[in-house]
Amino acid sequence: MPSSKSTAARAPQRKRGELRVAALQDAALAVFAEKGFEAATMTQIAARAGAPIGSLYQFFPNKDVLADALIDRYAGQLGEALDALEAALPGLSTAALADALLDLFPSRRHERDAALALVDSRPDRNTRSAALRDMMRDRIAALLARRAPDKPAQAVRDVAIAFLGSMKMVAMLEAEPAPAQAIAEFRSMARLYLVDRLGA
Amino acid sequence: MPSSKSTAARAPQRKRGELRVAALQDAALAVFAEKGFEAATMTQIAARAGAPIGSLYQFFPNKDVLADALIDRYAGQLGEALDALEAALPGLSTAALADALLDLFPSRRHERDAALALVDSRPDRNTRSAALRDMMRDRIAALLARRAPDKPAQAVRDVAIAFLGSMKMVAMLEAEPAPAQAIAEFRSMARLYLVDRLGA
DNA sequence: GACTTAGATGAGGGCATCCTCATATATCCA
DNA sequence: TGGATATATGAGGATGCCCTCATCTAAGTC
Repeated sequence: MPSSKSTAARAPQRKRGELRVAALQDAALAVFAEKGFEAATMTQIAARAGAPIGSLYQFFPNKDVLADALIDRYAGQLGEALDALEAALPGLSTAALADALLDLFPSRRHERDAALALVDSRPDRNTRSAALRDMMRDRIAALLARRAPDKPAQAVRDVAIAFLGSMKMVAMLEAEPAPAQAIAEFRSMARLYLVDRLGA
Repeated sequence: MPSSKSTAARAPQRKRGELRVAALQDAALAVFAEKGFEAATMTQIAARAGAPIGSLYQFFPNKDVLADALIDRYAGQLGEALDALEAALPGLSTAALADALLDLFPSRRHERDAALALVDSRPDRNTRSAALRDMMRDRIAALLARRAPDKPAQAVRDVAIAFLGSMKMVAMLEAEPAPAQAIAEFRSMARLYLVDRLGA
């Protein structure tokens, strides 16, 4: 049975509907990024999209579903980026792999900011966030495993979690924003670590 | 002139008042940590402290002031811990210094959880958070500078920011909570980095 | 061109939240 | 002890938010 009372997002059926949901999602992305999940209001989001509230509720029956839809969209984009990385993996040095991973979040600024606002700071209703995190963890572990075939799977997973943490920290520092040199230092730290664990 | 309309927390004048604010702050700490800033309600906090709402507002004229008071209290505790570290510094190896810093947030679990909930995810009203972060950055930079007297101040500051980021990440991983081995990996990463930058 | 369905629209119901305030009680000091 | 002030107390005002719904318009389909 589906979770509690959330129902799902209604998919648009006509071209006008597709434009609407795109505008609504973009607006939601911006407002969530600026104000955070709780402080963002449905009225603000609709206004930002130039749509009446009723239209917002036509496609997203409540605020949680709207947030979930954004996280899902972001997860899809990250998945595609990881596909590309996986294809390019054989030609990459460990340091280059580290850099590519560290660029994953910053490369999509608006989605990243909204994700930072949505993924944490949502009591209970964070199933989607957990799923996103686990997906990232598993896929990164898979990448790393191919570069360290002799390392136990458990150990690879722990390295993946640690590195994922550093990826998230880079995203947070960039969103803050911190001085470019300081961010470079942090990236260097993550790179140093990955080379230490996997070899060059 | 003081910021906008916030006024300040009223200091208790009698012994009973001191007990009240202590109870109220402890309750606020717990509720903020559990629910986050926005979702936590003044009614919940008062109830948790066994106090009527009126008493809560007697000492904290609004929710923001209450949050600020908690951040200030936490900043004070961290300052004292840094005093102790500063005194012990001459006898510490770089790795030991790194470990001590990485323990700074986790050593006070409840305050840490509330700080994580309050420091981010508060649009606009985050002056206190910024002050806390800057204080930490400057004090860590001061510690590091004493171990690397020849390094330019600017470079030391960037290392401090990067290391502070890793300290925060450790706190987040512990609050999540992540597997102990993964946290150990992350700590090892930060240690590795600091030794690389400052020497043993 | 008529019919069916997707989408548009926005006033307002219901509700939870922050905070006020008038009154009552406890605490301390001279 | 008596007076002054700090603290206690909780009903309810004001506000803003999420979401509904009844009605209307546009878009496809035969």
